[in-house]
Amino acid sequence: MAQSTASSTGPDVDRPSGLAGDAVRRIMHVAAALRHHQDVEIAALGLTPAVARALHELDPDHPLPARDLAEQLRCDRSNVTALVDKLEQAGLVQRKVDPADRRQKTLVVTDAGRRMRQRVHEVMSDSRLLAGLTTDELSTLRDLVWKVSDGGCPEACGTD
Amino acid sequence: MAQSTASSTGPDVDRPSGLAGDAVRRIMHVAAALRHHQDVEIAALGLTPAVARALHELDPDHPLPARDLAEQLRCDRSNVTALVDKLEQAGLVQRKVDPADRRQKTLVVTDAGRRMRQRVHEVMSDSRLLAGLTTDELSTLRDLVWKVSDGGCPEACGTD
DNA sequence: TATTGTTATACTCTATAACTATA
DNA sequence: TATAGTTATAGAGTATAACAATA
Repeated sequence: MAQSTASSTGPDVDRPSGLAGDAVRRIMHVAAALRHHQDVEIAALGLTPAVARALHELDPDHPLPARDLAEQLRCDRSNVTALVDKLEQAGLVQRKVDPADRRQKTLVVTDAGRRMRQRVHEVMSDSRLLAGLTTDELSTLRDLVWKVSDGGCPEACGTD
Repeated sequence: MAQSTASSTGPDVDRPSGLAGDAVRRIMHVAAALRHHQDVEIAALGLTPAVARALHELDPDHPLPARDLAEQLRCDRSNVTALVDKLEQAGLVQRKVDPADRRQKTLVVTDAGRRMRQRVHEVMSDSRLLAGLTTDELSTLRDLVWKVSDGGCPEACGTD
């Protein structure tokens, strides 16, 4: 499948055929396994994945308005309402009207929320699935994925 | 599991603190970006992500019963019904009763399905997001994620 | 008029349980 | 009785559109 058969999916640089595609599919495979593990552990904390990720995005030391949380989660404002409802019902977050702009509601993480958020962070960082790598390999892997996520997509990102 | 702090989340080998957790969170970040890209391109093909992934799992040269597809997708049999409904309506797959066991329905990929599956495969292998890596880096990355997914979790997998 | 948060609504994805037709 | 596929149903997640309060 040469360079650029049909759509815009073909490799635009000269590379051993299949290399990049293999890498992508393997990354997705590993990520799915990691995600599954995380979801199981999150359920054990009594949270749903979306609620846990919302809590994880909140910085206890720098309360945000709901609008900013939506932006960080890359989802619509309307979803945040339900997520924060659950966090508030669980006593992990409190809504406080911003006196400076009474339209905004600031999301304040409670003490219980702080503790839960720490546990969520540990789940999100759980690396048991990477136990087969040596420390050097792990370090290399971290640097490579970091490089990718840090701007590996110079011009193609305009696609979105 | 553990000689460490609280739950079962701590590292069970001696490692620079945060290394593995950083790697995990970065992998998830990259995977989310890849997934988003794929979902956009899949939508452009007129498919939903789940339907596209179902088609992708099917081997045109070796038709499967629906039960096996459910197993490959790691989801319940009941979901496969709706997915195959859509594939059949789109003319990409045909259900054929297995004469040897009339309970089973074999999923046969049509010619149109074959072509669509190829396009889905290209989307799933789209590596534009990895364009910032050199060929050597890409090769290293592929080998490392391969090693992880190939059994990087010897004893801990019993957890599931 | 524009923006924040909310509500109403709908669609996708996935799971469980009950049903049918085969075996 | 056990299994393959289906149906009914429910919940989670996310999106769009319309609304109230506020700016």
